[in-house]
Amino acid sequence: MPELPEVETIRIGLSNKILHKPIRQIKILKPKLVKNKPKNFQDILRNNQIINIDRRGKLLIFNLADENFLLIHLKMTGQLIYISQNQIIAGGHNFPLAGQLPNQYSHVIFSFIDNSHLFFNDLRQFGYLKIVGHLEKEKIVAKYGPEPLGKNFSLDKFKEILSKRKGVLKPLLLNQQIIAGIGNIYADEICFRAKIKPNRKINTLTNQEIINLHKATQYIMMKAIHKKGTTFSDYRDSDNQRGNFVQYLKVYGRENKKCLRCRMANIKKISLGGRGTRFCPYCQK
DNA sequence: CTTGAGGCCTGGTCGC
DNA sequence: TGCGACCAGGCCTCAA
Repeated sequence: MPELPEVETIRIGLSNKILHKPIRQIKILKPKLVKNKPKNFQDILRNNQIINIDRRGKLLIFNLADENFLLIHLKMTGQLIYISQNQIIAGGHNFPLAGQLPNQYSHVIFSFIDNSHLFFNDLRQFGYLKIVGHLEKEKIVAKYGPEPLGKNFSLDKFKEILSKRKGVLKPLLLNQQIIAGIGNIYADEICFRAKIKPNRKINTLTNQEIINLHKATQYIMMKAIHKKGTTFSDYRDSDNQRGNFVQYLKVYGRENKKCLRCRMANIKKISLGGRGTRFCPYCQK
């Protein structure tokens, strides 16, 4: 489930590899995932180059030399795997990478002029690729809320956001138009760190709790990026798995296990907004 | 305005 | 051994 830290890790990993490399060929094996006409998509990309990679929330934005933009969203199970000679840079869902590529989940394949390849894999086919012009890109980007690690996400800004909202806390954290990039795993981790129940009503949060929530959001995001995300693996070879936030998860996937902080209760799992939600019923208030 | 359900998908797990 | 039910959750759409 690539969230902001995973997508950022992919962005950095790919930026070191594929910039300014002419694209030789694009294979579209699952046209449904490409939101342009296949022929247009291929015509634009062929002989084009990626000159920069941006990110907004969980959306990857590849700036192309011809001033178009390739948007890639991995949704839940998308992967981007770059293979050049003996080097593999992979990111996204932690579905096994072992074995030959392309595999049955490789839906779009970019081949570069030096015979390296970028595979877009997606088990559940929720992800997409789309080429847009400058105006449409700006329109899409404008819909996102502030980046949690950007300077726009100040405590004052956060207080302002919260003051206008009622309802329950966690769905707000997941709302990309409010804050960009938080997904289900980190929303639970943020609430845990801030010692606030995910189903707290927003208008009952105290000033101190809002401060804690703001700090926890930045802390969790920063630490997860530093650890290269939760479901990301940076391979040198198929066995050498590096960079993993999994070991730092405090509530996600720990239902019915003792709370690691207070040790007074077991982590509880409920459904909130249709999503599995974990929290400690004792030390989260 | 908010909230909830359904849909898109496949694979893993669990109960029978 | 197999089969159906259910869950995983990003994000859009539609209904209430």
